[in-house]
Amino acid sequence: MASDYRNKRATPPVADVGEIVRQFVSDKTTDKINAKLDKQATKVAAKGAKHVETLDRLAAHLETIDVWTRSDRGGRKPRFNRDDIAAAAIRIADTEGFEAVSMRRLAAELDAGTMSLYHYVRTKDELLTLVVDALMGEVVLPSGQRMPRDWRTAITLLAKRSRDALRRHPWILDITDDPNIGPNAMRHFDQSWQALASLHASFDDKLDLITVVDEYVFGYCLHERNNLKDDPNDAEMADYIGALLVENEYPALAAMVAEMGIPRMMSRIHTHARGVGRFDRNLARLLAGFEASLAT
Amino acid sequence: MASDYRNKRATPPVADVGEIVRQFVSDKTTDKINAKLDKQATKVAAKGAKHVETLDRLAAHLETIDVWTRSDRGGRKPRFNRDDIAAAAIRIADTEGFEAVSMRRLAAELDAGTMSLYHYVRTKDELLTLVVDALMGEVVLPSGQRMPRDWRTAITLLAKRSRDALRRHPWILDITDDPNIGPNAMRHFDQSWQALASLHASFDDKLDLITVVDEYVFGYCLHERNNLKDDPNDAEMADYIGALLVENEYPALAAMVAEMGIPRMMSRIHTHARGVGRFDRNLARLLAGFEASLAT
DNA sequence: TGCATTTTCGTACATAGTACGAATAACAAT
DNA sequence: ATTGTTATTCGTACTATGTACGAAAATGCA
Repeated sequence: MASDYRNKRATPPVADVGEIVRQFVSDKTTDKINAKLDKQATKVAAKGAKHVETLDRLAAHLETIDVWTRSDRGGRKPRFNRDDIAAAAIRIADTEGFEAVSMRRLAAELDAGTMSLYHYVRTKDELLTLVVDALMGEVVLPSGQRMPRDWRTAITLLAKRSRDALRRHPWILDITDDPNIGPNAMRHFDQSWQALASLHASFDDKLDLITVVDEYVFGYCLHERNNLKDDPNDAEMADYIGALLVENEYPALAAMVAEMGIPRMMSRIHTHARGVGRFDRNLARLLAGFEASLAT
Repeated sequence: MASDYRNKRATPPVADVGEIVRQFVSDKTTDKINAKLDKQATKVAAKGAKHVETLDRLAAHLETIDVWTRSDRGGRKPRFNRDDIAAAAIRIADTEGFEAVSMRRLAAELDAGTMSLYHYVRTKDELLTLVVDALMGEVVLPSGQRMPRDWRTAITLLAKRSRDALRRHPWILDITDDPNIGPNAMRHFDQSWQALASLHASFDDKLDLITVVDEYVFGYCLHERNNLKDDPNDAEMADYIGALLVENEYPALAAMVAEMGIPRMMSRIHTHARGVGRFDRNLARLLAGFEASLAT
């Protein structure tokens, strides 16, 4: 029963997953799951293949489970949903910068009162959690696209998708208290795991690999973003470097400057930092090193 | 003359560095450098080996060169210096958290008026720049300690020092607009370069290596800090995962859960994320992969 | 038609960064 | 000493933020 799904990619029928899950969660949640499954069944039966409402919009810090019970009974019809709000926040951040995303500005964007937002989100942090998860949705491989069989190809693809999403929205790097546990983050984790299907390695080794790739991508993007500000022809910077060198505590730099001069040094470093192949090159090295370590 | 310093570790005499530097910077700066060198000479001659005032405290975003002219003429004696202020900020962040570091709180810590700080720092961002560079000082290998000859050993040592500094002050990861150009950051760069002295590789390859290691360290620390919050026995989280699985879009996760159950899965992931060897293990893999790529 | 409940949002408050400019202190030249 | 110059201190006040509170409005069910 349960073990039937091991190593299967095809999605099992809903009821069976419920079966599996029920063994491991508390009674309170079991009830909720039952309710959810019932609702799913009803909806699917009633409206045909109409897409069942996903949980995407429902991620929150700790009381994540609240969302199951939250708001279904009679009352006023809400003007928005959490997706709308997150999308609006993303729109603002993309066009006006992250610091422009204030509750007031966001409310204005939605033509609503500021405090109306607090019906959908408990705090601004919760909003940001939603935003982060929405962006994780851009990382996830669309359901139409098949995961490449070769694990190196697959994990590289996912890494590139992550990098691209981070490039499109570099301001996410300003959100630092990332709780990293929304449905899309989970999907990303799931897909990373799928990507390694063809790799023969232990549970812990696979975790190592998934983790280190994510860490690399993040570190890379952070670095890239910070370097984006640097101006390669910055005379002030050149002067500054020169000034520092006088302090006589930078032997390696002094040697470099002696060899090629400050402007050329700056230019080479700048060019390197922006080199288009750098991401792939170093990722490939990382993966190669990883593979080699598994062989031993 | 200039090329004498190539591949030399020993620090050349001050005047010669000035000589080198002067070729590459503007006249305005050359004057300042001359003045600085004169002052150095005077001080060294007068007070013996009394440590020459470093520039550490003088990092700033762009107008970094200001500092050369800034404040030396007659006037009132300042109560603080930028180091004092940065140190106080670090003290507060370490003990009360980063969000406690406000200009008011910082001023109170120093027994000063809030606005007094603005004599030393143009904005709060500039203060944070100072703070970041101060922490970079903890990364740098102390002058007493020799750099290991083997490049792998050396670069690993530097990476570990970076990681340790980030662990001691995890809140630096909240400072996102890192301009990364203070004297200590420069020293770190210099030392990274020194670390690779025994590696036969091109300029760009060495840059690749230095960069990717820094990126890895940063990504690792960010991830580690975020995971620190997770509670391995979090029943809510288990319920949440269970709830998500019902959505039936997580085939790999469902297989894992079928195999080992949610609590065990969470526990294994949690244990892995905190495993003490993970940092070194993956760094070693990265370095190995890098070395292998150079061979071809 | 009324009741219960959800949804909206105006007002108000605490706290943040910092602009402005007056008060103060120290050195240099007289 | 005295005075002038300039660096330094810091009180006051302004704007912007997140959000607590509670009243008003809208909806579905009895």
